[in-house]
Amino acid sequence: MPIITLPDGSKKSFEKNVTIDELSSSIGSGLAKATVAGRVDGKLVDASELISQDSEVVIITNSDSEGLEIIRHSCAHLFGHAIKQLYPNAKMAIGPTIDNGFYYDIDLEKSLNDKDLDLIEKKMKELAQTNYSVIREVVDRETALKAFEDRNEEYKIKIINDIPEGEVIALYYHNEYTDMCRGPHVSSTRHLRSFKLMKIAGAYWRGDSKNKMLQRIYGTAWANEKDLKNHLHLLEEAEKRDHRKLGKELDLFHFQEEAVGMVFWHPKGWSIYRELEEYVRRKITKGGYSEIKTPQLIDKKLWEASGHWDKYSEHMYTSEADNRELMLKPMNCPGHIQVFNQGIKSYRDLPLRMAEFGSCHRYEPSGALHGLMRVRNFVQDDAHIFCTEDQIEAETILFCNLLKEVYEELGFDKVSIMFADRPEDRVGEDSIWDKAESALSKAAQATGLPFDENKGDGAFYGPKLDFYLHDAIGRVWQCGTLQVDFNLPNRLGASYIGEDNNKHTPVMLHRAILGSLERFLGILIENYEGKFPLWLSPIQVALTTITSNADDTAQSILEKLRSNGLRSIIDLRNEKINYKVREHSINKIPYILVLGDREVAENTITLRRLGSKDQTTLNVDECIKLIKDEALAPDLI
RNA sequence: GCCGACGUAGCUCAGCUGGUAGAGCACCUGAUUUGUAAUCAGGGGGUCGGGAGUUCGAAUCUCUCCGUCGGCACCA
Repeated sequence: MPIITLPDGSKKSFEKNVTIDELSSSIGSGLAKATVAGRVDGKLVDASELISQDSEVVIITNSDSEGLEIIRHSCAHLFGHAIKQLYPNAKMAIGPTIDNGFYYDIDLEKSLNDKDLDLIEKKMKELAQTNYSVIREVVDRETALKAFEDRNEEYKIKIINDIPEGEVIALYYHNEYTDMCRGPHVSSTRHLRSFKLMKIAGAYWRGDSKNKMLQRIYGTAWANEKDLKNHLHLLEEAEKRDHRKLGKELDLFHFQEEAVGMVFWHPKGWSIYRELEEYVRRKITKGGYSEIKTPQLIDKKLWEASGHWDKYSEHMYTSEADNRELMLKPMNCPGHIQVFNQGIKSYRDLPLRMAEFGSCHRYEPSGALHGLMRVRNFVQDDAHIFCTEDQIEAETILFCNLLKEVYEELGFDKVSIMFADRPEDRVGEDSIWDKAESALSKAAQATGLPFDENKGDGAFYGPKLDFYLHDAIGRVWQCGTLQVDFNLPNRLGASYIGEDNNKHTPVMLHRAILGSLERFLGILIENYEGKFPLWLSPIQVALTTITSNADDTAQSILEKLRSNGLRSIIDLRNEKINYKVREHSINKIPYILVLGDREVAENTITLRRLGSKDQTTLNVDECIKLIKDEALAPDLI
């Protein structure tokens, strides 16, 4: 006779043991329909679970995030049910939920294609429509092993063998199909309606490239059709922002076979790049950094000394001259230490902040390349801060503030920090680690930004902070980083004379705000959907005429615009104004200035801002001032 | 690197089971002098990603290499 306490504090008592489903039916039919699972005394359970004693129960419906997760997980089982009907030889590996859906890894001789996906999806829908009950059974290890041995499911057997002793093993029966899961799952396939199989891909068993490659089928699943449609719509929107597509449409850059993974920047793309670089240069100059430039090709000996050759040789481009083996630099730090090592440094020189827009080459695996986001030649807004252990905290605070400012000014106001501390294998005394970790952690938390820890994820040479920004459509990108390094300065013989007149090894902080300029440009393109703020826009103004009567005036206004530093083009073509406005709008030019007979007569100009249909007619000088003010970089306002 | 799909004019794409290429936009020429998202007419342009093979004949079939895309693995 359980007494059940609901989240609102109300109590219900029952004559007999009841299931979650029965409990919600007793409250209302709407709730009963929506019930996916339950939480009994804090523990997630199936809706078919019997409640046999007094407990606190939360009913989980399809509108809860947990309910949705369960729907997605059950969709993976439904996929298993369908694929085994169509391909009885398929061997099921794992089928977890992911953001927006689920996937299932299967081992199947035949390679599935898009048509097969449609058929599988159809079969899933068919099966779900029968509203069959999903039955859960807790079994012992032997029964589970037997069940999957009978079905020839070698991957499931491997998974069972990895389940620790004492853990509950549950089987879920979908009619003739059996899967294994800790659950919970929906009690009926009536909950599985709004899903779609998205794509097929290869994936290594257990994520290890030494293992067999399986076929992974991705699906998306939602509580209702509306949410599914909405998600598919968002995907379309994201596709429109794809920086590779926009890069072509807006004539920003291209790639070609003769230089795989390396960018050919076009004038417009390079204009954005330079504006961004100049902006960062101003910020770091104000921040007390000095800028240097180090060679692209450096003798292998230095990379052996730094330890990079040992670890990354297969990712480095090599060359040869003067009987020397030369390496294209994959990073800037060893070069910076060479600069630091020139002359004798005193503790009075520290902290020493050395920056470089360093062009690096890395031979990335071909499958990793992805537009501007992953390239083989990129420029880091890199810098190394040489300092004492005691200066780590103050330097970290300065850096965090600088980074926060830059992100905000570039239009990203949501930023978060991840802190990674000492791994098992590491160099350096624990006392130094203690100091550095506490410095980083304190400084990061002082920013007030969302902060999280990744235990044991630091590099062997020191702890680090990674900075994440959130873009306009909610995606998260790791860009900035700050890593403490106890190792490299020592390896490459960096030293300074301390107050005690003895030689000491400085600590080095590797840090970048944008990371790779190329990648950051890619993020900016997608974030702004190609509609850059005025200061970054490659062309800021398109000056157009209505008839050729205005050509001469237009020419003189163009000169004025350009002498005011505004990147402007003139359009005197013998075309209708509609045509010109359309074309410049498609090219996402922020300001279209129109000059017709009226404007010429009155010494005015009519302007139209991208994204608006409004027209404003202004005196020419006022107009230029207005645009000029808006065109200021955010740090110059 | 691995699995799969794809590669046709500057761009976006059509071209069924093999019969030596087509549209729209862009470009060029001409007409039109136009008031805020496509004026009309004409024209030029492709050894169909590279190479090899099958065939009387290959953009279409096979093999191979390169590249791109989606994932996986990798990312100092």
